[in-house]
Amino acid sequence: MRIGELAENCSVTTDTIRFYEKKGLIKSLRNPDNGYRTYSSSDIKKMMFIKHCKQAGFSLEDIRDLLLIWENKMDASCEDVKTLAEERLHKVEVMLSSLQTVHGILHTLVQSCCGGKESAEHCSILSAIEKGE
Amino acid sequence: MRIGELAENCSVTTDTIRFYEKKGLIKSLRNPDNGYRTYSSSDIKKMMFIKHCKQAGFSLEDIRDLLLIWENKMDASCEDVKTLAEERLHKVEVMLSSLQTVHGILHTLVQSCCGGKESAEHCSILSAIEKGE
DNA sequence: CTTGACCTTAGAGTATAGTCCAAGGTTTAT
DNA sequence: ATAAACCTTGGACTATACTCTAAGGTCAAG
Ligand SMILES: [Zn+2]
Ligand SMILES: [Zn+2]
Ligand SMILES: [Zn+2]
Ligand SMILES: [Zn+2]
Repeated sequence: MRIGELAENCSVTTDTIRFYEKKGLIKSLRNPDNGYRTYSSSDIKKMMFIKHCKQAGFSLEDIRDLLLIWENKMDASCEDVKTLAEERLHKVEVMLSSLQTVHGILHTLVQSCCGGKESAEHCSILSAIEKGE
Repeated sequence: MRIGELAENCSVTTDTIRFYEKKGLIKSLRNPDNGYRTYSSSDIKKMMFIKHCKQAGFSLEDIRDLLLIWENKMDASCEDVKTLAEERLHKVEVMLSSLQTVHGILHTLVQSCCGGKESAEHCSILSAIEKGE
């Protein structure tokens, strides 16, 4: 399989596959005649694993580590995997928390404003921002 | 006031002030003798306005527009302000939603794994990812 | 009169995850 | 034989909000 066919099979672009290779997520054999990258069906499985990891919110760096474990399950422990997942979960929770704070502020601001067509001189959003909420 | 003093007064770096100037958020007068940026106390108010906007989750581009309105309140309407805030609120809600999805997936994954020190061959996180949740 | 603290500029680097381009070589189909 | 479709590389560009560097000019104190 050449890169275009792998890309087709996995619904990604060839650019993405080359990018993942550069980042150390996938390797490729080369056709010695023309230098073309060559893949097997196990690379489809690998690309699908990567896509599932992304759906779960893992970064490419996380995924590189998860792939190493996945391809060498006997040399890794559940602890290794769980630690990785917990660290990502924690980062997501931190982001979620600050996003929720921001959401609350914006929601309050939006609700306070009449949204009318008259001058913004009396706008409660502007005065709330001015005062720092 | 020179840039260092404004930075000090607002707890930002001089780099940040120059960056905001480049992005069109603040302007500065120049001392004709030496080319140094010169600021007045209204620039402190402006910087504080910017900081409050950031706390509310607005982007620098949003803030540039908000500042234009704030400095010309009579030429703008509540509608203008509210529309800006609603658009940002919507973007935050979209981000929040995808982050919550990811949080749910990660939380389930973490809970499913024993986290033990034995081989990862039976790891439920890996098999869940493999299957695509 | 020199040292240190301040100011100037343009430009590069940080992080993330790609995406696009140019300039060239290869393969496939007509 | 030639055009379309594919492949190669390195490097630039996207978005966001800074942060840092280099190389130089200015200013106040001792
Ligand atoms: Zn109003
Ligand atoms: Zn209003
Ligand atoms: Zn286990
Ligand atoms: Zn496990």
